[in-house]
Formats: sequence, C-alpha cells, structure tokens
Amino acid sequence: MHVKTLCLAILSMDDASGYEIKKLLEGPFSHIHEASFGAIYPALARLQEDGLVTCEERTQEKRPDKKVYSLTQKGRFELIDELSIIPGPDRIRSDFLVLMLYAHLLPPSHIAKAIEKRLEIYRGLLGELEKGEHVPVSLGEQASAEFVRGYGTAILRAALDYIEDNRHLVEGAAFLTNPTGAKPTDSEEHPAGVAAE
Amino acid sequence: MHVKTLCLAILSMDDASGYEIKKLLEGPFSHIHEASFGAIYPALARLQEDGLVTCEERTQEKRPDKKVYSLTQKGRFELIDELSIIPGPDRIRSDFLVLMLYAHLLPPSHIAKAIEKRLEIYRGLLGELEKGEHVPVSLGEQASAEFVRGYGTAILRAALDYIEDNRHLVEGAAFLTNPTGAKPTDSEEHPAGVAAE
DNA sequence: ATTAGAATATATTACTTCGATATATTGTGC
DNA sequence: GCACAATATATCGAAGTAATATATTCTAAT
Repeated sequence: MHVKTLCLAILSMDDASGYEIKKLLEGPFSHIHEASFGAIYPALARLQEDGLVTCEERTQEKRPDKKVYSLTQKGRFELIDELSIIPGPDRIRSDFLVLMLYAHLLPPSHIAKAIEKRLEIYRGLLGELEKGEHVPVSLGEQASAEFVRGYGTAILRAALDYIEDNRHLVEGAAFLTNPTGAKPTDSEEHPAGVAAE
Repeated sequence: MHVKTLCLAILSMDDASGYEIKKLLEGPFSHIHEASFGAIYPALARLQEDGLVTCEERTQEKRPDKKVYSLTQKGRFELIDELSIIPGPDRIRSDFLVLMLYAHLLPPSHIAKAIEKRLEIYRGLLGELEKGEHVPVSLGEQASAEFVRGYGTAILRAALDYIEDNRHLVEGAAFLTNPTGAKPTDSEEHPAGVAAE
C-alpha cells in the first residue's frame, strides 16, 4: 500500500493537514502503518494534482499556516479501488528482534537495557490504546475502529507477557560466545560441519 | 537498521549468498525483518568494498554460479557497533489493518475473504515456526533463536485468536455507510466501486 | 516429447520512501 | 531569559521496493 492510499484512507474520515496525518500515524495508528513526512507531503501534492483531494490553505493566528486537504468523490472511488486488493502479509522491520536473535554477541547488561526500553514502549502504547482516543463517526466506523484497537491491545499484551516470561533466555545465556570471534578454548579455522548446501 | 547490518548479522552465523539471505528473511525470519533483492545485492557489494565481508565465487555444476560472502573481523566489530544501538519501536506496515479500519467502506464478502486469507497466512507461518528449522551453532545462539521463535509464535497465536473471536465486528457491521456517499435507501448489498481482485 | 512453470542465482532500473535538516513561530519548563 | 518541545511545511541525498531481465535446471502437465 502506497502512502498516497494511506492519506486517502485517513482523509475519508475527516479533513486533515499533512502534519495531522503524520501525528495520527505516530499515535493511535502506530501499530497499523507508518510513513514519514518526506513521503506524506509529496503524496498529498500528487493527490491534489490528480484531483483526488482538494486543498484549502488556512492562515492561523497563533500557529504556522496549514494546508487542509479534503477527499473528493474521485478520491473516494480511488480509495475503494485500492482497498479492494486482498492484503498480503504485514511488512515488519524489528530492530529489537534482530538484536534479540544476536543477543549472544553483546553483554547481558545491554540486552537487559534494550528489553527494559521495549517493555516501557509497549506499556506506553498499551496505555494509549486502552484510553481509546478515537473519533468514530458512524456505527460502521466505530466497529472497525474497535476491531483494530482490540487487535493492537491483544498483540501488545501477548508481547509484554512473552518478554517478561522469557527474557532470561537472552539475558542469562548471553556472552557464551566471545564477540571478537576469538575462541576461549581452541583455535578457529573451520567451525566444524557447515554443509547446508 | 540498514540492510547492510542485517546482512552482517546473518553472515555472523554462517557464510551465505545474497539469494540465501533473502530466503532466510522470507522464511524463518519473516516476522523479524524484511529486505528486497534490490537492497541486499548492493548492500553486499558495498560491504565487500569496505572490507566488512569477503566474497568467494563458487561455480556450481547444476545451479547458477554463486557468490558466497563471509564476515571479516572488521565486519564483526561493525556488527557489534550497530547492535549496540538500543532499538526503537518496530516499524510496521500492515495493509490488513488499514483495510480492517476502513472495513465499512467495502462489502462484507470482501472483508470475509481478506480475513480468511489472513488466517491462512498466519496458520502457515505458525506451522513453519513450530516446526523450528533453525540451525543454531552455540548454546548462546540456541537460546537467542528460541526466544525469537517463541516471540513469533506467541504473537501469531494472539493474532489468530483475536481475529477468530472478533471478526464479526468488521464482517457484520460493514456497509452501514455507503462508500459513494449516496443514501443507502433500498439496496444495501450492491457495492458501487468494487474493482478487480 | 515438449512446453510451461517453479526454483536457483544475480543484477538493474524507475519509482517510492526514509531520515535528516532547514525554516519559522508559539508555548513551556527551568 | 533561554533552551526545548510542539506546530507546520518543505526539500534532498541516501536507502529501499517492486518489477523486470538474464540464464540454468528441475518438475509437472499436456
């Protein structure tokens, strides 16, 4: 899914500026889909060019000027078309899980620190989601939003529980291997039995 | 985390070609981090240029030639440096959750189809993870791999359970809002803008 | 038997997206 | 008073994606 489609989707609920779209994606939508300013602003410009959104410049007194975008009928049809594609698997980039997979390369204190921060992040997100600051308009939207919010909290709880119960696997067993590759016991030339081909 | 770091990490376990790295990221590592060929091949070339990996071209009889990369000492230190950064939140791009959030814009049959496919994907991944085709070398690696594998299965189970228990929220309540914006006076079952799948 | 497609393997290209930075103003904490 | 966070848009190089091209071998169907 392109950032353009994501913008159309968010604008289908309410008019918004690029900045507001970004804040939504950082806040209540953070477990759904992310996008950067560098993707959002050009996407909105392109959507306007193609007549899928309109733009109203609002001069504000106490804030910088805003460009508030609104979905057009054409944009609404385009959104429906894009949403008609059956979605494939989620795309995940988890630096945390990479670190956990190579936990044995780093000192246990570092792993513990990373885990503490992860738990903190997750508890924060869970708190935000459970507060439930959603602005649903229709009954249909309310049910959809509730499904997605519930999904987020279910996954976060499972992750929190798992990490708390199993952190010893990566904190305790760490550093059995020397990070420099120099083996404490014998010399390393051929790490016995590689095969795999 | 750059794809370069990801390559260094995978090579720290065993020598591999670009193709093999990609297959790992599609298979047992699919819940950890993704990367495309277009990122992996240039990354490996760059790492070789910088002396972080070495490359051995293997002419194969029954397969196309391979370029097998190995981590150097310098590369191992670089990996440790990169892994020393405390990781931030996971970056997620879930077309599925976007669709669920806007489920009310599409016919219930489409949502049901998307959910069926999602359940199928998740059951497949869960099966693969539970088979546990890992090739850990040291005890430290084994514990790390077990932690990450367990994390994946815990999240997948939570997701499966949640979707099965709550799919009615998006399948039943769908289409209370007409996607065209026109009033749904008589026929609520006829979608206006459903395109190809 | 042959033809089509999947798997193995690398590489390139256009396009998209990220991450960092620049700019400018107002609000907030120390 | 001064640094910092928040509001707001925009740009640009670097990085990454998705699709495609090339070439070989194995497998399955016609």
